[in-house]
Amino acid sequence: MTGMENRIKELRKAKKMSQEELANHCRVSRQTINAIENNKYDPSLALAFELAKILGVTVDELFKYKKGENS
Amino acid sequence: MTGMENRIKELRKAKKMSQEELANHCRVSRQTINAIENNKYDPSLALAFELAKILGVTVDELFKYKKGENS
DNA sequence: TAAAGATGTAAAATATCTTTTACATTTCGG
DNA sequence: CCGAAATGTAAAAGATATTTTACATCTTTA
Repeated sequence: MTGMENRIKELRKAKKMSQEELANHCRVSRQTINAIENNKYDPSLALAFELAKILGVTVDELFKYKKGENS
Repeated sequence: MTGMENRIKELRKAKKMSQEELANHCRVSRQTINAIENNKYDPSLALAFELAKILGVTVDELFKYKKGENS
């Protein structure tokens, strides 16, 4: 749907964080986190790096790019 | 300026590619490559992954996130 | 089971990224 | 040096990401 898969929800839960806590950590809205977790759209590159840092993984580990484009 | 440093120009030249060739490879305009190389703005996450793949590195190797925000 | 907390969703406004067109300047091979 | 290729830049339009407000639906847990 966005050409990207991510492990944010999984890693966030492993850290027992709510969407709101994660949002506050990276200074975006809770809706932004929710939208990204549910693949409504991809984060900006800067936000991807913030998320990866907070969740303790690399950007490449956090996101998997699905080539071939979407529908 | 964008909160991000990148090694695109360096790696592109190492592969003896022009901005236009790289642009064609990832199906964006030459101006987009030029703007990103010169830090006018950051690429989308999807484009960051495309660029990394074409240049043979990971996203984390291609971009360095400079925390602390901008000006 | 009632209240609180967490999550999903939506519309409108704003910000950011990308394209297109167009032209100017720099770099490089003949 | 001359021409061609590569690069820098800019403005307007279009696409995508993010915020704000607001409300509905789970899911805890007391």
